[in-house]
Parts: sequence; C-alpha cells; structure tokens
Amino acid sequence: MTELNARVGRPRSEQARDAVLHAADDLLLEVGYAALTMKGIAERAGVGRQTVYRWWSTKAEILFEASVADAEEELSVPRDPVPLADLTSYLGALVTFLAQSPAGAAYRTLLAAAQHDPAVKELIASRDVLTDSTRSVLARNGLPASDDAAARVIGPPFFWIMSGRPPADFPTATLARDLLHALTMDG
Amino acid sequence: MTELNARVGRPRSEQARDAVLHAADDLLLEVGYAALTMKGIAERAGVGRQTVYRWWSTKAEILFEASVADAEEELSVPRDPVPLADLTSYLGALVTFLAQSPAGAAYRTLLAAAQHDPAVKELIASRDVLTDSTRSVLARNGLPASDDAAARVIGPPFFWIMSGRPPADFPTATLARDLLHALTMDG
Amino acid sequence: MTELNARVGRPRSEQARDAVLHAADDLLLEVGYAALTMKGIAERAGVGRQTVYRWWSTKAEILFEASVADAEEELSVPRDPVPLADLTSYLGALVTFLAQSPAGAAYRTLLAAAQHDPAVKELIASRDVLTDSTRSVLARNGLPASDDAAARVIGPPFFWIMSGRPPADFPTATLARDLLHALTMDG
Amino acid sequence: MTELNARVGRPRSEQARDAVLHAADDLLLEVGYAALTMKGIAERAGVGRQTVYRWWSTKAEILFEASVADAEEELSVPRDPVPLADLTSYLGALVTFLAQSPAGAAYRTLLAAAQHDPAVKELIASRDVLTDSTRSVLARNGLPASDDAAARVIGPPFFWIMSGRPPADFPTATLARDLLHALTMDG
DNA sequence: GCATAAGCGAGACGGTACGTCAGGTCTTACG
DNA sequence: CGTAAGACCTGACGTACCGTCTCGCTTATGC
Repeated sequence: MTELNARVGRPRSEQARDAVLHAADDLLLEVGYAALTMKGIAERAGVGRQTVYRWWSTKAEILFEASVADAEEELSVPRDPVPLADLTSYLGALVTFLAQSPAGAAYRTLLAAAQHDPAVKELIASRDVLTDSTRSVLARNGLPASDDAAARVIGPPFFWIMSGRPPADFPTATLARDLLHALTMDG
Repeated sequence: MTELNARVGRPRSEQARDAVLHAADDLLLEVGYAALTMKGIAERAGVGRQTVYRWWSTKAEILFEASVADAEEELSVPRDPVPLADLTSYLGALVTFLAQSPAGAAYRTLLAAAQHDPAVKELIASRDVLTDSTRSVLARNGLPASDDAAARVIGPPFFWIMSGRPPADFPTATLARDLLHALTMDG
Repeated sequence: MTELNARVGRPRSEQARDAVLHAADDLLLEVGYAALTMKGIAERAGVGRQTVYRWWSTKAEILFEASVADAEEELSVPRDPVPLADLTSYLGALVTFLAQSPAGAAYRTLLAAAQHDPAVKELIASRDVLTDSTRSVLARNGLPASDDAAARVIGPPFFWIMSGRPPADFPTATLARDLLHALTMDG
Repeated sequence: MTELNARVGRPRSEQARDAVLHAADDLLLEVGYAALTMKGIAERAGVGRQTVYRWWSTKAEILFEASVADAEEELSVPRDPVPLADLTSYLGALVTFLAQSPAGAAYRTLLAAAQHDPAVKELIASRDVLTDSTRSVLARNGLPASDDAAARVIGPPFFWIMSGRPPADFPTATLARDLLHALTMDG
C-alpha cells in the first residue's frame, strides 16, 4: 500500500471539479479574463470558495486545466498524404482554434497572462499544446520538428489573430507553400 | 477659431503628465501589469488619483501613451543598402525590442490585454506601431508591404518571445533569408 | 484715514454675494446640511469656488449670514398689551419659525453643527437670535429677562420640534400661562 | 423554527461588534461627529471596512447602538419618596447626561443629525430614550406622563446645553419647583 | 490714460473619504 | 475530512468634495 492514508475522509467531489471547470470556461467567454474572478467562478459553479482554492491557486490554473484537453482535440487534424495539403489544413485548424474556439481563447489569454505572471509562464512552458501539435505535424511530413520551425508555423497566424484581424483574411495557402519550401531547404 | 474656450481655467500640468507616464513605465517593470494599479501609479507619480482619471481611463491607456514614442524610436534601424542585411538587422531590433525593452514589454502587455478588453483592442488597432514599422522596412526593400507580409515577419519572433524562449536563440538570419525569398516570389 | 488702500482694485460683487446666500438657502432645503457643499453652493450660484472661499470659510458661516436677518424679522411679533396674549403669540411665532421657516431650519442646523464644531459654536454664541428676541419679549412684559428665563421659554418648543413632533400639537397656550405664573413668582 | 438557516456559515464576531462600538464612542469624543468617518472607525477598531458596512449603514446607526444602553443607565436615578426631590435629582441627572456623558454627546449629535437626515430621524423616533425616561419619572410622581409634559421637563436643560451654556449654571431647583406646580395643576 | 491691484469664473492640482467589490483566510454545521 | 455558507481583514476600485493654485478677464483707483 503506497497510499495508506490517502482515502481517509470525504473523497474529492468530481461533481464540484467539473462544475468549476465549466463555470470558468463559460465565464471566460461571457465576461473576459480580467473580469473573471475566483469568487465568480465559485458562485457560478455553486461551490464554496474554499473548495476552489483547495484545488487551484489561480484562475489561470483553472483555465489551463479546463482547456488543455479541448485544445489537443481541436488541433489534431487527420493526416493528409500530400504534405502541402496536410500543412495547409493544419494551418486552417490553427487559425480556427485561435480565433473561434473557447479553448483557443483560453490559450491566448494564458499566454497573455504569462507575460507578467511567472507562475503562468511556467504552467504554459510545462505543456505548450500549440508547439507540441505543430511539431508532430512537421515531423509526419518529413520536415524539421524544431522549436524554431514550429515558431515559424505558429507565429504568423498567432500574431494575426492576437492583433485582432479577421481569421478569414489570413493567407493560409501562401504561408503553407512558402513554409514547405523554406523548411525543406533548411532540413 | 477651433479652440475658443481652450484657455479657460488652469492649464494642464505637463509635469504631472510626465510623472504619470514615467511612473507607469517604472511600475510595469517592477511589479508587472496585473499588480499595476491606477492608485499605485498616482502615488508613485506624486499626483492625485483624480488627476490620473481626468486624462486616462485605464492603465492600458497610460501604458500606450507612455510606450508609443519609445517604440517608434527603438524600431527605426538605419537602412542598409543590402536588403538581406537590412531585413536581418530589423529582425534583430524586433527581437530585442520585444524581449528587452520596457516599451516592448508594454507592447506585449497591451496586446495581451486587448484579448479580453475591446477598448484596448481599439487602442492598439488605432496605432499598431509594430506593423507600421515593419511595413515601412518591407517597402524600402522593394517587398510587398501588406498586412499579411508584415504578419509573416513579426509573427515568428513575436510568438518566440511571447512563449518565453530566450531571444538569443531566435534564428534571425534564417528567417530573414527565407522571408526575402518568399516575399520576392509573392510580389 | 482708516481705510487708505481699502478701495484699490475691483470692488466686491454684491451680485455674487447674494447669489451665494440664496444658493445656500435653497440647497439647505433641497439636499440638507450634510449634502450641502461649498462646491455645490458655488456651482448653484454660478460663481467661482475661490469667490466663495474668499468671503466665507465654511458652509456654516454662509448659512449664518443668510439666515440671521430673516430670523430677526420672523420672530418680531407685534406687541399685545395683554402679557398672556403677547407671550402666547410669541410662542406661536417661535414654533412656526423653528418648524416651518427656512431660517428656522438654518438655525436648527447651525445649533446642531455647533455641537461638534467649536467655530460654529462661537458663531452662534456671538449672536443668538432666538435668546435675544425672547429676552426682549420677556422684558416688555415685565418678566425677568435672564438667560435661564429665556431657556425656559425656548426649551420646550425647541425640543418638541427638534425631536420631530408636529408643530400643531405643541401646547402653546398652556405653556404661556404656566410660564407667566412661574416667572412672575421668580421676579 | 423561525431561524432555520441562521446558523449557516461563520457566525458574527462579537469581538468585532464591540470593537466598532467602542471605536465609534472614542472617536466621537476625540474628533467630533463631522470628522467621524466609517473608515476611521474601522481602522481604530482594527476591523475591515466591509465588516462595518455589513452591520451598519451609517455612522449615526453605530452611535445609536453604542449609546442607547449607556443612556438608559445614566438616566435611571433612584426614586426619592419626595416628588420635588425626585424631580430635582432627575433634572440634575439630565443636565449631567447631556453635558458630560459620552452617551449624552451621542444623543445631542444624533438629534442634530436627525434635522437633515430622515433615516436618523426615524432611528431616534423609534427609541427616544430621553422622553421615555422622563415620562416614567413623571408617572412615578403622580404627574401627567404625556409627551408635552416630558417636553416641558427636557426642553429647558436641553436648549441650555445645546446652546453651549455651562451646566452648573442651570437652575435645576427652580425649574423642578415650577414644573411640579404647573403639572399638578394640569393633571 | 495707462499702470496697478483686486475680484471674477473656470478648472486643474494633490489629497482623503466615500461605498463597493474581490482577494484569500477563517470558522461554523452538515454529510 | 470535504463540503457550502458566509464572516473576517485587506486593499483597489472610480467618484465626490476638500481647499489651493493658476489662468485670462474685468473693473475699479490713482499716478
């Protein structure tokens, strides 16, 4: 028995955990990150404030836990045997994720918060779901799967969306073509 | 007469304005954006709270006014007659600005805040100093100075720094070469 | 020459003085003493704030100046040759003044303010218009015109109104009769 | 069960309540009513501002709660079998209460505030401790215990103290004698 | 008749209290 | 011992008024 005393007392309520994660997701879309409060999350979830603080330190941690799984799923596009088509469709998913998805909103928000909050920075660094998925797409198309290659894929759509431009106007096809050419040279 | 009543009452104190802008700059570096408060700025500046609210609505507005001028200066690199060298040195300045400069920190912070604050988004949109300077560098090297060309220049270093990687590791030269090639084709 | 340089410069504006006094009177009735502010008085009077501060230090001083003249007039009842009738009609005027008149409201307010503001206490002490008029009524009816005789006349209606009871219910006649009897004995 | 949910959550802190009431009492004497602030009371009591606002809306309510009990005690003089002596000693207690006692200062202050604050007026009307105690003294001496009889007892010393005269100079004995005579006639 | 001087309305200045809100901690009773 | 409830202290919020200080202007006197 490695966890002799682990089961002493009332077990954690899965119901409370889910309620908190959903409340955080909902409130992020409704009121935005700045107006998102631990108090508000607890009240929306119908949960005591202490229960929230017991399991998460900050609203960023809640958002992170709430969005990582969704993010992974939304970014996993089916592989296309033609590299150009594969990369293009992935870039499209990236733009959609960043601009439209609740999990994408959480990602942008967390990266933003990380700029002035070391704890969030560490959280993000521990699991950068965007870089990870991009590297796997590069790898499966025989391209270099380095961090800087990933940054060259993610960067343009990321800046595009972060600076508030319409996702539809982003030149996905052109970028895919150029990246494929450039990264093939590099490798 | 455009400003008939402009000189009624005590005129605005330039001294107070400067004190507020500098206080905001200093405090951003010292305590970060989240802990930056209107109250704190006013106290650091030795200024009444009302005086801050009289001229700026939010801490974002103060930071914006405080950083725009600095940003423009730091991003204006002397032109190199060789396009590759010119673009490379500009990319270097971009990385340095984003990663090291107080004005760059303010820029990252504001773009972050814009993700959940429409007022900040509008502010940024009214004067995106990064896109502007990039477009002018592209133009002077005979490259297409569109918004999406700019996004392809800014995006990679922007994501690199935003996700907390070391500025020194960013592949400035490679990116400059590839961009020059790709954008020449597009044009 | 007592006032050699007294007439140098622009003379005081009587118009501004009147506007301030009336504004104070009006605002006292409209918003009450607590919500009466120097700023509000100045704005209502259409006068600069400095002009108010130049001539009065506190809102109490303004009210005092605004009400003393009115008070004296309202409390000067025509003499009745029959002492009981004279005293009765004066008591009636007293009740009406305290309960209904704007100047009476100002008097109650100032006496209230005097309880915790020594400056107001001194102001009132310098000219207690209620005690003065009462003493003169006592004197003209051959009664002792001491301060404590005055207090015995003023006290009951004063407490009655101060504690918020309806003026009509105050037993003017009974009090006048008893006072006349008691004070005659004392003298 | 009238208070089914009364015991849910952390119970109110009696310690905080007492600290606030004492702080209000102390500060009233130290700085006066005008300079008495909710913020100051909270700080002096070592209590959060929200805790004060949670239980009391205004400084007047705090003073009222702080003084009523004291007032009742200070005004309950032991009965003297001789009516004149009983009334005289009660009048003495009244003067002392109004002029010297902290609770008396609170009473004067509240009656003052009631002149321009309907909420305070209602508060006072709900429990006029001065009128109540006076009526009971009148009753136990076989005199009419009406509101206007009470006003004739309280009025003179009340006006005396309110207008700032020395308590020692108030003619307690004369007033007691005259009142006894007059009210006996009325009854 | 022009300088000097003081009063004028306007409005910005550095402060401070307002009443509210969220933070994070604590203390209950219940399950 | 986890939970919901809710009171606790702390401290920032944005507003109002404080009393003071410039401004440009007006309106007197007096050299």
